[in-house]
Amino acid sequence: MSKLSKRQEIIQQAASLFRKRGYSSTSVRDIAREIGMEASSLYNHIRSKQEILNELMLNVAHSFSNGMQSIKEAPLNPLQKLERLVSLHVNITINEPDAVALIPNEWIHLETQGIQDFLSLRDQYEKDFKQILQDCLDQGFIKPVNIELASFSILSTLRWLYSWYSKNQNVNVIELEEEMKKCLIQGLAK
Amino acid sequence: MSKLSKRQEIIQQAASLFRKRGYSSTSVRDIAREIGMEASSLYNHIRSKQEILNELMLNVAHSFSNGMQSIKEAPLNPLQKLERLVSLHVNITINEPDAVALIPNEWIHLETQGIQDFLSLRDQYEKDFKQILQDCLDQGFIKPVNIELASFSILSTLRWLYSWYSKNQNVNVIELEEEMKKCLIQGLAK
DNA sequence: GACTAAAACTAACACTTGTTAGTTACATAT
DNA sequence: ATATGTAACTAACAAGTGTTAGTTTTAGTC
Repeated sequence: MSKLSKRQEIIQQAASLFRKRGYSSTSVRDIAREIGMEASSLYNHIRSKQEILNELMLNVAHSFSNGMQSIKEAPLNPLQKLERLVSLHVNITINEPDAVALIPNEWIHLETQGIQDFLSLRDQYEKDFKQILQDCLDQGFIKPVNIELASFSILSTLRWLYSWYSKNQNVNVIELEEEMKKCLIQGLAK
Repeated sequence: MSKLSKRQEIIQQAASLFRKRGYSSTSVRDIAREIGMEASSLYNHIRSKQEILNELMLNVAHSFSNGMQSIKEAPLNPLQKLERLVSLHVNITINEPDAVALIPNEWIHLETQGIQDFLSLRDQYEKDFKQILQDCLDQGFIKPVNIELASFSILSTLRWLYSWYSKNQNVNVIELEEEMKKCLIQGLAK
């Protein structure tokens, strides 16, 4: 029986509310009410509302970065790496759907340091992603295609996966991964 | 020299701010400052902040619905209709990028009537989209593929097109359309 | 120049926001 | 039982929110 620390409970509840209503429309009183305490009591566990968002966004961003790092270093051909990237997205999305749901938009509410770190991780991730796709092209694994647009397209789908998953939670994870790979990569493959 | 009505100027500026900071983090005073008047003066032109969001979101939603209606009725085969849908998204995105950028997330801030209308338009649109993809499959225009996932994937890319466009505004529209079609449809085509 | 309607202004409202200060309850170790 | 540190509480703050009322300015018509 895993007992979350109060801090973690707060952060998780906040994630759920941020997802539903957005960071800005969620007050610390909303978060406190959900947990069953007064707003001011939250401050025994967190430093600020902003800190919650920061922790959420940077944790999930690091999950993606670390996953990318592993995949880059793995002894696989680029097409296999691409498939691994799909798995990475599916897994992180299923494990922390609320935090993942914040990625596309809520980063705008991060403040100076946090926003810098987040965007720098995101940019590096996209760069790595494109490189792997480019390697696929160079080594003849996929048809000639505009790399910019293709990577944009695949990443768009993967980023929105959380919304699809929230409507189809019954789906088998392995199956989902396979279908995603078929859908996103097979169309490109030679 | 097209002179926008004050009301339209307000709504356009609001769209730009809503996009940058989100509906909730944009105050009516922010909007007023951008236009160069006092917050209270806005109310000579609009009924409420909510009305602005409502008009923005439902206008753009109707643009998509109307476009879909035309395409459905056009004397084309389903694959051609799919291509037309890509054009539709590219064109609306380029014409009103700010309003389009609000679609994925800001609808959560619509209120009772508006949110109902918006979601009903969106659901119908997705249903029509899937049907056209299904027709492609039934008539043998595309490879066998999970329709749910394929339409989700294509729509994800088209929904996020605005963010890609904001970074690549120099691109030729016709070229963009062609590349999108190649990227999204050609992978599926038999 | 006087009249009128539209659209700007100032001032204020009731309410919500994130956060802090100060205090009390509670659990654990001695 | 006593002491101690953690975590809850109440109360309040300064700032910001959308919106309204009432007034003045502006622009066009007779």
